[in-house]
Amino acid sequence: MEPISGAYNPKDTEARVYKQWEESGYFNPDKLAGLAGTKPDSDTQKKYVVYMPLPNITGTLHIGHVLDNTAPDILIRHYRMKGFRTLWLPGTDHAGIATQYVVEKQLKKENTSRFELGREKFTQRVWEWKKEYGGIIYEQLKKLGISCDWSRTRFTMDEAYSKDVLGAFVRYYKKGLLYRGYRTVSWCPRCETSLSDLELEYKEETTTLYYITYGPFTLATTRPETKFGDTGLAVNPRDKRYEKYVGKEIEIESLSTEGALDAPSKKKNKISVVADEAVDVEFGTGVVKVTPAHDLTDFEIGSRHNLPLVQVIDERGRMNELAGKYAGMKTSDARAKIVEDLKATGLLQKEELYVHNVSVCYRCAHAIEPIPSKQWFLKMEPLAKTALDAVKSGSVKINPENFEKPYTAWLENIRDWTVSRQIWWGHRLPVYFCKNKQEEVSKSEVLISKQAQNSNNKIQNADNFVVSIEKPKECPFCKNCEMEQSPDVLDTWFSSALWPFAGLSEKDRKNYYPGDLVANARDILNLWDTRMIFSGIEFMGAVPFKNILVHGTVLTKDGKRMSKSLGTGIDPLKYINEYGADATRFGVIWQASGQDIRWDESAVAAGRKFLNKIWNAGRFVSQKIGDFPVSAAREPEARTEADKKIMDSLMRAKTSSARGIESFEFSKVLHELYDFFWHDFCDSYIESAKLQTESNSTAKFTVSVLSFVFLESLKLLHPFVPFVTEEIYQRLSITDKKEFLMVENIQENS
RNA sequence: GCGCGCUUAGCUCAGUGGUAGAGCGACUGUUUUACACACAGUAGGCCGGGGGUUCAAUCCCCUCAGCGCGCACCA
Repeated sequence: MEPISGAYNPKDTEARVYKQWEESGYFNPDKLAGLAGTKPDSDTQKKYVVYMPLPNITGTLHIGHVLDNTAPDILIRHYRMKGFRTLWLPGTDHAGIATQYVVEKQLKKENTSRFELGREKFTQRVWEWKKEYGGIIYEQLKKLGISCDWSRTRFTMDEAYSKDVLGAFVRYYKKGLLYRGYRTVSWCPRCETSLSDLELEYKEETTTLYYITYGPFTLATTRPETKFGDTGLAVNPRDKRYEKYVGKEIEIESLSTEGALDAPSKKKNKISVVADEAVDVEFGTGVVKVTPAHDLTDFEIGSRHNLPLVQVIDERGRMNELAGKYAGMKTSDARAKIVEDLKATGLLQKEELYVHNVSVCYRCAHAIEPIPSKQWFLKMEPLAKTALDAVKSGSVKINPENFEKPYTAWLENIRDWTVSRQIWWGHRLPVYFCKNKQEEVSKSEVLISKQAQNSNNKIQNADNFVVSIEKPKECPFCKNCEMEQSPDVLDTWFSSALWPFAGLSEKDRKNYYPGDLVANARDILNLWDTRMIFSGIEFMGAVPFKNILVHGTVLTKDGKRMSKSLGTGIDPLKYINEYGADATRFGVIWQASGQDIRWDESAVAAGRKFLNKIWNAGRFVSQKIGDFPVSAAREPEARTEADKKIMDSLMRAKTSSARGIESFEFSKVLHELYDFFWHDFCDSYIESAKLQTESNSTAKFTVSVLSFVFLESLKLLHPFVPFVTEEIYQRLSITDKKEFLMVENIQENS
């Protein structure tokens, strides 16, 4: 082995060392059996299992991944050295909408579209894209030095994984938890798909609030173009002003959809007035027009009061035939025209500027258009309850604790989950329709009341479809058609919710489920963690992990959220190339106290300096060892005051480090180890050792203390800066070495 | 509107009921050989404002302000 000399070169070292680790097989827990002095018995050897937060196949390494992965890697490396069989399970997410969007953009450049290609060719195209680019993220993650078991890598659309996804769907259906309903859902007119609540983002916008005459009332609305879909008016039950109208049908004059576009006219019609708590007395005039088809709150009001649902906007965000002469116009154009016509007919009283939040698609940022459509919903109440109990009982701990509040708040006020999406890339629903039996949207389906949703009764009336993993051989309805599979696919989160077990083979589930930890930023706490918990309980009968580690978010130096489009992102690859992965890991953990991080590059530079320090200490130690070869295993005798002091500090560092890592205080531990190594060991003990080795009487003992403390320091530092410590370890000429520092054992202090 | 978090040295942040620490930066020495990506040292802070509890508060309580985030509203 080469001696430790010259300057440390992270680039060459990291690539070479990572390859050695991978080839050793020690990332695989099965190969760790019996290592580190434990018995090769899968029942008695302790395990530590971490599930990687699935990166999207469209993703490239960003700073969030560094945090997501470095923290668990510290734990994995720590427990591995403690003799645990550690499994760090990697995988990627097919990321339905995101991936479809990327490939569609590519097609656009080629002047074609998914519609031209057709479904089969399009999905084939996505698979090709995945083959080419879907693995990039793995290569980037490897550069971080994370010790995942790559032999177990899974993709959410792998055959085995898909089978579990469809199986879950069928099982939920059979249990009566999945139902099909015609309801108003959040819809992205650009992606032409439904979205769940958690896939929405909000953007502040200044719009106009229009005050319109409605019979005896004046009401305020920002969306006059939806007025043709109004099927009621609502007031608050405690609002004395309007008491006398509640429950009545009143006659109003409103804009007519008939006649010529350039000749606005009015017509008379009747509309009923209902009282509902959802109406805010203070807002506008306290009277609301209820448009169940184009507003989520209105849909609920409508359901409570049996108001009909009239759809006037279509899937592409245009007015439909019920809008009469306005049909075909985009909603924004229709709004302008309708406002003009309201003015012309004297129905518009006044306009006010109004600032509010509009929901936009999380993927393409297009404004959301609520529209009614047939979707599949997962009944959340019973599932949410299990997830809630899991945290309340302590079987899953959220770290830090204050994230329990948003977790429970979300679960306690949960709506049923829209799990179907109208895109092509994803798990196609295991639902088969009879081709001959047309379904009609019946009124009873339209008005699924809140009570019905929450009851335990099965809601779906499967009179023209079959839910089954395999395509039925014969249609049970008409007996002679080739059944047609539903064109919808599942929400991506439906499949990633199954990750802790669907990512494991049958055999592995026995050995490695449930696991110990997931680590992620707070933004996917409800999107993902919650759903993994209830899915694990539902399908495996046990919570999937004991701890959720919520780490801070990395912000720009001025405290802004990072954004790709603004170019304010922080590229970890830049740091890995410039300073090395160890320095990058150091820089991130150094700053990651738990609060959000305003990114400071100087911490990475500090990391590089620290690595250099370790390297040079290694040079010194190895020079001294040259004179007196020593054993790695034996604890030396401390003879001088300096010896005793450093041995003492080491013991304290060991205790504190183990305790800190196991309670997720990585930053604190790193600061302590830094302090111990730099100041106690280098500044103080090495200086003493220089003097002590000058005399023949103390030289030999000093070298044994020196090398022992150094070696122990490498072990302590290894989880944080694995490459440099491994490299030095391998070059150190001491006896009783293990094959890798990675599988050295940390002895507990006696 | 409700909730959570933050406000400490020029910058990024730790921290403790007894008048404050780190990294980076600045300044002054030192090329003392493991390391100048270093060593030895120095300067720099009414610990956001106000009030309270206490013998004592940066740390506990109340309140105000600013910033960030989540939820709700978004007719």
